[in-house]
Amino acid sequence: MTVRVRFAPSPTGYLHIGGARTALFNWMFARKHGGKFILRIEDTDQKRYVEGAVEAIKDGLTWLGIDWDEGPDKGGSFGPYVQTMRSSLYLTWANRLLDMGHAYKCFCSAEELDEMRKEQTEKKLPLGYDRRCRILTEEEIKKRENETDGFVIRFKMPMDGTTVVKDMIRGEIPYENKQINDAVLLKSDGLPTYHLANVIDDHFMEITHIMRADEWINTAPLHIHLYQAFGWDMPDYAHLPLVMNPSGKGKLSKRSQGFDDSGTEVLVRVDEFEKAGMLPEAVVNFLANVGWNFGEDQEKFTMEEAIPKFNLEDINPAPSQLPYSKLDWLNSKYIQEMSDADLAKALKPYLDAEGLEVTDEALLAIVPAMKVRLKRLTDGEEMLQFLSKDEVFAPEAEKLAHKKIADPLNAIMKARDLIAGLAEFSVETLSAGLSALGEKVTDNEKAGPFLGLMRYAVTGQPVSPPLYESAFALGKESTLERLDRCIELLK
RNA sequence: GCCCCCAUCGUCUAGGGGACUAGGACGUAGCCCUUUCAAGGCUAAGACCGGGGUUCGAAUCCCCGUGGGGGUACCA
Repeated sequence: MTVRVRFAPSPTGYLHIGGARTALFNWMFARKHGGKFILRIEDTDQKRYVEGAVEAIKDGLTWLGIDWDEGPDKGGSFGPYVQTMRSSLYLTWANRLLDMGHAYKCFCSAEELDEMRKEQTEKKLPLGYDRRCRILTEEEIKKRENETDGFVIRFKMPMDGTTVVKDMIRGEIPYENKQINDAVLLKSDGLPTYHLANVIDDHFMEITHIMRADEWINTAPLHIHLYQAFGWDMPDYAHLPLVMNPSGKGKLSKRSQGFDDSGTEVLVRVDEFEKAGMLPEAVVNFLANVGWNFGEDQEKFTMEEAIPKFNLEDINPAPSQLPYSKLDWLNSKYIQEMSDADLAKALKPYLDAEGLEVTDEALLAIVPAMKVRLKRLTDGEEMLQFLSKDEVFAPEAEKLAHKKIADPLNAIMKARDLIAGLAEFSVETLSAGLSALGEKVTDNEKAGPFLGLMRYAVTGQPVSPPLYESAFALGKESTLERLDRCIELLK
């Protein structure tokens, strides 16, 4: 039997990072076992449907490098892969359940149900549908059908006995059947609820393993009874731990976006990670390390390395907060591994987004020097401002002074002459010439302070890449021009 | 309220009865290096939620608390 797993998000707007991890674990599992990873869109709630959400989900997965074998655009022999396109199937099987006596029509209105819940809360009774329509007689059903606008179909959950959920991560969990509600399977709009749709789809799509978030575990007994009522084989279950807010309070939601109380940036949607300058390799690596881990005390790894080691049984059942600071660290590691050309290319859109104009040549020239300084691709902009518009260049006289350099004006003038006289303008010649000069103009004959001063004189920034590379990236003319402006300033 | 899940440094985790003076990573602090800022190197502080059992022996097994999380929708 070949492994078939699915990721089944709702198109409510975007790909949530927690959903992305669920997708990742499913995908890793499929790849490890040479199985299929299926993307299915669960859009049975029209009220929450958001235009463009399916694209957003696909874009997010694609960006992360998670590819699917069957899905809405891709096709496959088990389609369609969008639930609203399968609605007649759910209707058929819901009616079959009705015929078999496993389900019943419920005519309760929303108001009636609200009333019931209110009463339950007041009397401190267990919350849930009291099955009042389950005991309707044939005549009453006929009568209601004529009187009422619509009805839903509910499942007849056994009222006694226990159901054991076998979970690959948590082991066996017994549930008392009477605790499980008679869930709605088919809504009055004719569309199925999650419970009906996922069971039918997973069966007909021949899903072998269901890996889904832990929030579903309490409905697993219902799903088990649904499979039994249909007479279908059960897939295996694995309920994945939830991803929580950085505060540890509640599951991570879009409301957590922005900065939390401690000032850490909270990224929730996958596209936010991209916007924040994260590399997909780093994000995927990061995600794989939450709830699961590579082992061997190794934090950084590729998916290629991780897939063979991936085991459902190794997943930590405890919910976890995302260690965002670790992502920054990982991201910087991945940036440092990139080739200069690749990094320059990756940086470009982020510089463009900030309106920073830098030539490709200058960018490529400075990339080696700044690479090690970048945590995120967005960090480049600030560091490279000196390369862009000259109007940004505004050094301050006080900062051009250094206590170990007796005569900064003279030092800069000498440096200017030296650079002007350079036959070849390169990192090497700048390095040789300026370090030698530095030793002469400094009190203690160490070039350090002078080079720091020069770096500021050339870039006008308190923080920038090192001097030689910065000057080289700037070009000879601009460098000289800027030194002239510093000289004027000091005179 | 009722049901379910979970519990190791601040965070992510290793650990599945003796190998634990509880390991790693991020973060934090200090030092070194240094051309600012980084990176790198070294060092430090830092955890088995509590109580009962079981056992010669429990971070590891069981029970009870406590804490956190989830569910209890014609949402998924």
